[in-house]
Amino acid sequence: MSNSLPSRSENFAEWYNQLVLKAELADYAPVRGCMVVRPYGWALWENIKEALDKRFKATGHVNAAFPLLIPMSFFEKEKEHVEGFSPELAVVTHGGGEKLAEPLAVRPTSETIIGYMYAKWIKSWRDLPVLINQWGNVVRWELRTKLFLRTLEFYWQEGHTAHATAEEAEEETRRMLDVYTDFAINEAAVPVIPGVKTESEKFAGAVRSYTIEAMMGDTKALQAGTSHFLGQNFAKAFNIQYLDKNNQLQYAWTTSWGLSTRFIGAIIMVHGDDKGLVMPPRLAPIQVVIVPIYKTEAERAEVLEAADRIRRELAERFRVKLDDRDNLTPGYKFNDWELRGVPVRVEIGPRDLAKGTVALARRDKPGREGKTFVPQEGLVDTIAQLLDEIHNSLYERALAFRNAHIHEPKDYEEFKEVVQNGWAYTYWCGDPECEANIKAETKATTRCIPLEGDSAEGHKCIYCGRPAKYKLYFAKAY
RNA sequence: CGGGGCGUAGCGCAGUUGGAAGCGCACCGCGUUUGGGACGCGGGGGUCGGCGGUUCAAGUCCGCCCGCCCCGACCA
Repeated sequence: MSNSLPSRSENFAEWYNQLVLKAELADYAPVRGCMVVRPYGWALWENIKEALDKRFKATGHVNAAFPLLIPMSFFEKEKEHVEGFSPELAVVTHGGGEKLAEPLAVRPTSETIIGYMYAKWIKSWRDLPVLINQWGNVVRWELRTKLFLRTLEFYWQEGHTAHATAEEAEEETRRMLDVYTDFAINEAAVPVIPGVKTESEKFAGAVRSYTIEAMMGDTKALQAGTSHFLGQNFAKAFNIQYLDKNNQLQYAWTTSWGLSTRFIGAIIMVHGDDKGLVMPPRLAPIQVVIVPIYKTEAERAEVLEAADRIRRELAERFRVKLDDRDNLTPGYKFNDWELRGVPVRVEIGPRDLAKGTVALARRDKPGREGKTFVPQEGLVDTIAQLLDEIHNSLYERALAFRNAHIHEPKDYEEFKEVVQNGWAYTYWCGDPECEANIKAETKATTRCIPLEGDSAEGHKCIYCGRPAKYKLYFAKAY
């Protein structure tokens, strides 16, 4: 075996790094902490974008583009926001060879510049709500980086909305959390737990942060998407005011929500195996790959003709690739496409031509185990069904894995043990000090208080023993 | 910013007491191969991370600098 990966169980971190590079999703850029998203990785991101954008439009949002550069002074306007973000700002101090009068921050997130613009645009209750999303890139000067999961520059979408009432804004925040949950489950086959962040884990400047939390293949948690209720914090900082129906001047209520290329990391770490990537069928850049098999020149011509006919038929419903590279053996190609995670592989050779069949191999069951011979007749429907089946089986497999690694420890001793290789679903008094102590002692942080969780009534904090306010998840996280 | 590791061909590495820069993979050409990672023959490719020093001679010894990776504190 050339091209072999480290095994997932032996060295998860190295497995991840090499997989990203070998599957050609991304590569290291010349600047520390920056990456190049390669065409295969970008194709995955484009499919993620499409699936999300469709949902944003369906819930009444429109897209716009705000500038990359933001005056430094904007960050001073919201107290918590500046504390949260100033340590990781990249700042432009010179332009056109001259020192700038006011330095410009490269956006780490756009609440400030969008707040400024909203103040200009919003005058009346009739202007509300404003429901804008933008697709773009942001820069955060992170100390420790990892491909897709944490890079200095990353791509994302950030939605920013303004509303007349707190209720409406809160409703929007929850609606977008639902959109992310639906996307994760039904497009990426990634099970997620929607919930609320604790005070210490919430977004800098938010009143309340919601999150979808996913468990990776090493049992660590990943915040896969967030939705924030910003209250009137940014409205007051940027003077987003409108006249209500009674001619009273009111501050607006705002929200923001985002999902980034980090989600690609989630897809890799949730579904991938020792043979490589496993792309969720609905987002896969290539859903079906066709590998032709032949010996002689005559066979080659016949097989390629049939393979191309099948490619054209499949292309009407799926993203298809015919691998007609002539210098590689079929065995090499099988491994190559398994590394790249293509959900379904069609093999066609002389024996199939004679029998009117093809070999179908499914990526979620690698090797010969997932291979069957099916008639060419009705292949489009067969594959449509198989892709759905793969989606479901990936989801179920990930869900079963997650459930098997969530524990309800009976005491703190057991808690310390379970968070070494899993999540703890347990009770907490709500005191940030307990949360901080747990983090210091175990490296496990609070992930979220689940929306559909158990009551904490009558239970005690796992750490201090005082009456519990919440039942929530603790885990080591990326 | 602390701790650890590493910079030699695109990638992975070897290079002994200082004495002619190598190996595997990848790449290019030709031929034979092709249902689970083919083989033969022939090729191309190097500021040995950088600067300075010691020496007849430095990939190798000395000094300074730079960069990358992993682990921690911070974070989507």
